[in-house]
Amino acid sequence: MPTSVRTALQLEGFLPYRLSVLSNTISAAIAGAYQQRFGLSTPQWRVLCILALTPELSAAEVARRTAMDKVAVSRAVGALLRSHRVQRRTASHDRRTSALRLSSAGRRLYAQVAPFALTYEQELIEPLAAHDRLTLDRLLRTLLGRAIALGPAGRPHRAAVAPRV
Amino acid sequence: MPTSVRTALQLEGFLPYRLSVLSNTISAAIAGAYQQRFGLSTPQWRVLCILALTPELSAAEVARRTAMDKVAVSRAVGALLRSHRVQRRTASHDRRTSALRLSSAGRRLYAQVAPFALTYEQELIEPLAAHDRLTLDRLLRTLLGRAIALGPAGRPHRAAVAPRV
DNA sequence: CCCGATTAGTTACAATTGTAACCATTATAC
DNA sequence: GTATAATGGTTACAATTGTAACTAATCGGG
Repeated sequence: MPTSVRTALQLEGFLPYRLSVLSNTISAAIAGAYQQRFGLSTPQWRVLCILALTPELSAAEVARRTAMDKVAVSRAVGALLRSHRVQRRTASHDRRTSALRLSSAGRRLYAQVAPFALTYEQELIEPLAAHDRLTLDRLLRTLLGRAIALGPAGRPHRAAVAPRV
Repeated sequence: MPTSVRTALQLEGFLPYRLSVLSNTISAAIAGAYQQRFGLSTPQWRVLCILALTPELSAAEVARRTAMDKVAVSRAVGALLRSHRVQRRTASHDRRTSALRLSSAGRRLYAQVAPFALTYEQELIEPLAAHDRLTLDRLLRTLLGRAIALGPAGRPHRAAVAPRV
């Protein structure tokens, strides 16, 4: 039964629930590609992705771009430093902040995992026709914009939990 | 840029990431409606929803229908029993299992929270045209089916984490 | 300048959650 | 029938995660 014509809260058809199940299923699948194999947690993987594309970011910048909170970023960066996948130096213009970049080991790791993630994404949307993919893109953008606009349903906004991929 | 034409893993456009952010944003909004106000955790809320629609389920049945694992269900049911929102009796035909049902307090609570959740869902999809809602429904079904079919990306399947709404 | 307010980042502690081991009961195989 | 496996459910322990408090550095207004 489509989302728009129900009147009772049937969990199976409830849009937030369906999104949650879908997202968790997909995230678990991708996480399988790096968790045990490379000992990489999801927050670490997300930091890696951001730094692969744009190096020299501060932790705060990483937090903003990944929608993770700063404590999660701090922990992930700490682990990545310990495993020598990320390098850090203090920024000259603001000694509170640091500039983060992948080490060569970090880049190698990213180069191993990223293709898998992209391939998975392609296989995931493989059954969708081209115009469906465009529609999906638009629907997700609309829904996210709407969810942000609606806000926390009448109470002070809470930082979003760290997404799993 | 649509999901289908990228070649590098740009987190902001990566479908699994976008689904995760969207799902977490929505879940956080709805959770705000019951967390502090009624001291209800998300697993508890989900058990409540299932039992409101179909009473006399066993915990294992609840687990199956909510896509939560049995430990999470056990804990949620335990809390709901302590707060007298759920009643439990041992099933006569199989003394391992129990039959769960909402107490009147549980039903009252559900009657308070459910309308909010449904209203939120309606407001969320309000900007979507009728045919977009149908398409969304279809796309989510297709993607979930595909994600399940693709499975855990080449390794033994792990129980999905408990969704947040 | 210089003092309060803000921001970057870390640490400590509490709460949640996952994993594994476990008991009781029922189904299955011989 | 009895041994063995499988299932429902709980508990204990470890690992993750959220929250709050904290230090250090910069910003802003007098």
